[in-house]
Amino acid sequence: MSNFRNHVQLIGNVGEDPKITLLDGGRKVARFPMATNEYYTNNQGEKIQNTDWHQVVAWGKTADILEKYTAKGSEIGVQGKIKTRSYTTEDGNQRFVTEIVADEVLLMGSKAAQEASEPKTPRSKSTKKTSAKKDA
Amino acid sequence: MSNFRNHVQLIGNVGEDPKITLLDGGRKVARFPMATNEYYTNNQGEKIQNTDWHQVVAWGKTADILEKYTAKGSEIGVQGKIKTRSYTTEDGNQRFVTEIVADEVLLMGSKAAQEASEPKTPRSKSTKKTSAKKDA
Amino acid sequence: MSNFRNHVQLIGNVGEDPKITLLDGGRKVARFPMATNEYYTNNQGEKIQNTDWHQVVAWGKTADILEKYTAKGSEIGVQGKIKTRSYTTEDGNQRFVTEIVADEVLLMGSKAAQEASEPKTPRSKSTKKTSAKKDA
Amino acid sequence: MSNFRNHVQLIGNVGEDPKITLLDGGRKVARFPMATNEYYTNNQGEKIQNTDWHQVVAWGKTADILEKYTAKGSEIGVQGKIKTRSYTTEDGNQRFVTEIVADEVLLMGSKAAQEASEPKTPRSKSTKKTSAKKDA
DNA sequence: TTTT
DNA sequence: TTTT
Repeated sequence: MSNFRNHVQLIGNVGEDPKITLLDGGRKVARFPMATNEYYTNNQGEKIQNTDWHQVVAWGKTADILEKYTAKGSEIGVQGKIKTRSYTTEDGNQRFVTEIVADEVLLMGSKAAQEASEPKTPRSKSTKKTSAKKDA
Repeated sequence: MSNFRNHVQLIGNVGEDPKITLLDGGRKVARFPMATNEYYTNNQGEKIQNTDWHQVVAWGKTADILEKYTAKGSEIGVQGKIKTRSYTTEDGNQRFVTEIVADEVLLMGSKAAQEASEPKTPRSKSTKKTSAKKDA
Repeated sequence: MSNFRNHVQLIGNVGEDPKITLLDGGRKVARFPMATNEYYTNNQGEKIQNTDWHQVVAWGKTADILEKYTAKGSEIGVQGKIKTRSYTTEDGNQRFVTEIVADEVLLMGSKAAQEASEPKTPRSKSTKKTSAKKDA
Repeated sequence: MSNFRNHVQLIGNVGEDPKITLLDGGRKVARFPMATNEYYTNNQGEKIQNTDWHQVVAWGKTADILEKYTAKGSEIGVQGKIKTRSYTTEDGNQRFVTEIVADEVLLMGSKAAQEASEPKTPRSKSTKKTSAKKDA
């Protein structure tokens, strides 16, 4: 229900190898810059590339996937939400950082996607999976 | 990872009370028609409303929410994927039905949303929740 | 082609009346803060509301709609892209601002939507329009 | 304003060369089947690929891009809306077809995207264009 | 700070 | 078969 009201999707390239941090509770965090490119032809007929940079953060399983399957340059997709944090600088000023908190990662190319395929974690736990959804 | 490649979002009205079915394993299914409306002014300056109808299916927890909080006429949002099933008619012909398999429901209006708020089911199970994500 | 790689959707409330600016060329800009709310029940069973704030910018026709139909408190949806601008402070430091550049606005409630319905092909004015897209 | 309430995104492969039709008014239509794949590991630890098929239709400029840059097997993304049409068979029965009406196409790989980059404000031709949107 |  |  959360991601409906605050939903972001980016498709582009990992700008640096994801920086992995292990928190006290054993929870993993991945952080990296990501570039999205837009291509268009301007009024003078020149082909223009416009790049936007984003700070991406991911937790838990999503951080695992990023750690294992992505590196600087990887083409990926990311879904998540926008979050602006504030912090105080040493000299007492307030600053803001806007980050994309990713909860899904798409590895471009089906090979990578297949390798990274994880056991599903369905909403409700059924020991025996009915095939109702599958044969739909 | 699934919903990136096949992703649908509808905002509109429930056309009939969701029909709830309990499957053998205790799993719940909700089915209902949903209308999405588009408004525009045509070339003659007339205001036009164009309605599209969709067959929505939801499972488990999402079906619970639909059962409890929606009825004919409810304004909701739905996120999920498109799935076309085929079946064979009595006289041996193949037919297709396209359904929206919903995995998220948005109840319009914040009151409904608050009532329906469920315990989070985070990707990885931590007994003690760090507040790391909160203050991000 | 642009909004695929850098795509944001927010549903929430206008935090302040949109501030309208007219640029030299006659082009209009609207700026306003927007809140998105997330509702969930925490481990202690408490209902929590978590609010994120976003700076939204809109141009041209989208700014027109915002000016006419929204005010502080309005419930709206916004689609667009994320853009981080940098600027230099008076004392020579570089700062970053992340904004949501909106290209679509959704007025919640069908009444508002109908009132605001504009001739299609909205970005630029074309006198004559085929209805080919309608009969798809 | 339309695509907010009825919005689809597919990332996958073109199943057949797009079939191009020219309508009376000179307007172009492209039609093709598109596959989206989902990868996951089932309870038995087997890697499963699940494929969904979609009928995609595109008009005008979007059809142009599909005609020029895609063929059977191309990896593309598509954004648009869901539309269910009904028609009557020769023997007088009503049938339904659900199609994805695409208004954006994403060519995977930045090379293709750059080649296909078109002048902005694509829906209709405007001679003069301000660059106001760029400096947002 | 990415990619072609 | 919804909503205003």
